[in-house]
Amino acid sequence: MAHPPRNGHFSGHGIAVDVVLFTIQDGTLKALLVKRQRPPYRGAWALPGGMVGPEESVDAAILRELQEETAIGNIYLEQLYTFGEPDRDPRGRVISVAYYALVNWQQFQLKARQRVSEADWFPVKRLPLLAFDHRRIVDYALERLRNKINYTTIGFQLLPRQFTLTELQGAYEVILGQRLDKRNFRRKMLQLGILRGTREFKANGRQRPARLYTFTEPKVVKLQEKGIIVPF
Amino acid sequence: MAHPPRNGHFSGHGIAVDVVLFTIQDGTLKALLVKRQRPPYRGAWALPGGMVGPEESVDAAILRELQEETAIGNIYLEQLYTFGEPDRDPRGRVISVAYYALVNWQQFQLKARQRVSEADWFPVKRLPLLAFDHRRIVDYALERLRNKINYTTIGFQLLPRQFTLTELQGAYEVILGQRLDKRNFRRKMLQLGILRGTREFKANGRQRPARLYTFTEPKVVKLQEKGIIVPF
DNA sequence: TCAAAAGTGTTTCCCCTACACCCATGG
DNA sequence: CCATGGGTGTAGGGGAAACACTTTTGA
Repeated sequence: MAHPPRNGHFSGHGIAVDVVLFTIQDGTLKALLVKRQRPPYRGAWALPGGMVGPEESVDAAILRELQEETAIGNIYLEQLYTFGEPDRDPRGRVISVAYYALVNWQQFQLKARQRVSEADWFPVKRLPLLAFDHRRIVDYALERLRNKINYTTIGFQLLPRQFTLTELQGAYEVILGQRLDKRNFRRKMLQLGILRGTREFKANGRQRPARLYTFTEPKVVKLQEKGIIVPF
Repeated sequence: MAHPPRNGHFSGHGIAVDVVLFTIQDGTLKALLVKRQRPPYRGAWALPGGMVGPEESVDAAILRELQEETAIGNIYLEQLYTFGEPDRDPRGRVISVAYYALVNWQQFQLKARQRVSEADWFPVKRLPLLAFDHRRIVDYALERLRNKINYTTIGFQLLPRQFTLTELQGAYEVILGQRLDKRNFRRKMLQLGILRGTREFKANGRQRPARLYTFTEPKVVKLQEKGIIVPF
């Protein structure tokens, strides 16, 4: 009911931010992990993240960490869930505000050279053992991603500015873990009115070149979905 | 990247939990507010909530607060979002993990007598000025509720164990802020296979009595929705 | 008998699904 | 010329939406 610390000196909690950073590489959905340099879980893989500073907003903290880690800005980033079990960190009370983010691999490659820390991408289907409760966070992020790709355009965040419809379909298939019908997929996507066909083509070896499209919306948009109860 | 406090003594943050408790009363969607007894915002209306104890999980804290406030257990409760602006509390750094919850008014009335603190229900359309960033929290909760009622059965949490189809439809209409077609609503609800008609009727004055139904599922379930991209 | 809410079916239309063949290119 | 992915259309079915009258009760 009341907000203030209940007594004069209140110990306080540590606040961590952690992020599940997804990308698609070689037709596989991957997440970025970093190797912990110090205890606890020294040497184990963990999600990128860090502590929130005393004067820093939680959102600012995750942006800062992401900046440090990836050197790319303008990433799609969304708060996921807050994990607040008292024993989730063996050192003491640390609450974690988890986020997830999506980057496209090409863009990442260009800028990420500078950083050589012990970090690597792992297929989400074959993750190593993770520190803390990070495995749970990844699972939750994956669930959210799979749901949200159905009624928003977050999927486009995994692709470069120009992409072919086959690449787009591939992104959806990788995330959803199932194959989609090519004709139906294309019709639906084009019907949404959020793609613009360019006059450029991508030659992929010795097949017919594929038309490149761009995403017309400035950011992630919510698609008109039919609810069970109410049509929107 | 690393979790621990960066230096030896780390001030730490206060963690608050706040809850938007919804109910339907007199055909109106209402939220519970409490009057603050001490500064800051003394005398202003605010969401029920409190600080998370040093050894307590965040979920446990909100359950405890809810218990103290309402004296009813077994409430539908869901984490909403974490608000982490450094200036959201004038006393210093307090991060709030917000939840929302749904109760049915009848059940609440029975048990809540005992508590006489300064608390009251307000129609969500006519809220007073709220302390902190609580208005934003309420708006966010409302948005989530409106979305989620479309593809889950949370709506049933606002009704007593037995209810008429008209009452159920009324709950949906109040939350969504629009009228629904009676025949289509009934057909859809019965088709879902989550309602059982009883042999009891509710006489509502001088009209034909309405059949009472019960919800057959033990808890809130996710309905089979059709995605834009993938049918489930 | 009348007011007021309960209860009930059908038609239309649109969207989703399933499905197979020709096209353009580089090797 | 051939292998490889790019690209295209349709028919059928199912679910959603729109829509109005009869039934039951108490006053």
